[in-house]
Amino acid sequence: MAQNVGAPNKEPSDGYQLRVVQEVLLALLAKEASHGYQVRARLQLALGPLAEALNAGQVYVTLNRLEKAGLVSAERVGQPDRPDRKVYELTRAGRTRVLEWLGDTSWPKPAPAEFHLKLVAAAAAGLADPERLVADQRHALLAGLAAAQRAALTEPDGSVAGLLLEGVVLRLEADLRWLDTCAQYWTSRKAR
Amino acid sequence: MAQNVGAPNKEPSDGYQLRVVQEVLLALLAKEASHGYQVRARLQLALGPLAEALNAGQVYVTLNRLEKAGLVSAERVGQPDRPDRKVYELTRAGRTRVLEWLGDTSWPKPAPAEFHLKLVAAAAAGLADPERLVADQRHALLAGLAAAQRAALTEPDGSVAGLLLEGVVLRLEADLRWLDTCAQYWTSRKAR
DNA sequence: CTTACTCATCTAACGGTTAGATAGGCCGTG
DNA sequence: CACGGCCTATCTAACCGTTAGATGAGTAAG
Repeated sequence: MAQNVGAPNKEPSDGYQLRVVQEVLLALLAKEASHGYQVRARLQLALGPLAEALNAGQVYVTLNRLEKAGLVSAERVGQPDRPDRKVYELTRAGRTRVLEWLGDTSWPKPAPAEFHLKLVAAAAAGLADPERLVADQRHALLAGLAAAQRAALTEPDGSVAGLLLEGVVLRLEADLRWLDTCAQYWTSRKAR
Repeated sequence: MAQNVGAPNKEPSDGYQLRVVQEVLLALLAKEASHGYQVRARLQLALGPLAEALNAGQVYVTLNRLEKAGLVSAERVGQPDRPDRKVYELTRAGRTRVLEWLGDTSWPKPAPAEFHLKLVAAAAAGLADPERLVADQRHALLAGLAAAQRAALTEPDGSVAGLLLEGVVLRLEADLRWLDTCAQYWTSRKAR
């Protein structure tokens, strides 16, 4: 019956979504030529406990696509007693792209639009009580916030990963404040 | 020389990214069977000024994939003096999926990881001054915040779109606060 | 008559993301 | 010794999200 559109996505796990992986990999290669496994390790270092966001395969897929696009060049290097490596190096076009990226100040501007649409759709179809949905979401977010704060404490003081976690915490707090606004809105709307 | 990996992405414009479009469309169809154009209009209503995020084609692509997956069924309806419509209706599997979605409280947990990695990579490769990058980004974010606040004022009081814009504003404020933390971090790191 | 807009749908192609396959070497346990 | 489990290292198929742009027929304005 094949009703599994999002089946491969069965575990949303902790989508600390990344996007723009291409540019990130290019920038890492700008420091020094590396093979995929190494790049991946460097990325994990920078991401700290949020490294789960990065699927190993993604690094290789992206590197291949970059090679096809002529932004990097690859060379296979054999080693004794170890799997071969494929060492990637920036091309001139790649270097240009990195500099463009560094100068680009566009920002994702992500809104919690998904949840918002959930409320609107649920209310319109009478499928669920918006106030209940907000309350449930609030509960989940509080748990996430606590987890992030715990993780931040575990990080050594002044680590890069700690900085990133601070960003996660600030966002979650903002989202919680927004949920309060949502609650007010839908409560008053029910009253009408 | 085909260096255009991200060429189609030339204008990042205003990526108010959505994701989980599938579930949103399903939920809208839960209220009543509709054709693509109508669903799109309903979505734009709910998103207000953020509707630019939605490319028309995306609705049709998604509906087609949902049909292939057996979550909706389609029926072509001709009309005089107008293009045909394709009316979509939820299947039982589709209805199940919507209810699952409503009960799911997972949250994107998006961190501004992209910018963070930009700083890390730029500093490591000595390609740019992190403090400068932060300053530039701050400037861009302040402009975005002002635009969002302006848009919020334009919205009629108590509109759904205004609620969503409030979320955007809160997030941008949180991101700005995080940028301050970043500035401190990279300044103190330079001192060392 | 031309210009431009609304209705309505579709396509090709890209980038992000994932689960899982592959294949060798290392190490400790029973 | 054999076995399981971990590390190195890469790749694939298949999704989903997203975009620019094509198509084609009405309708309204100038």
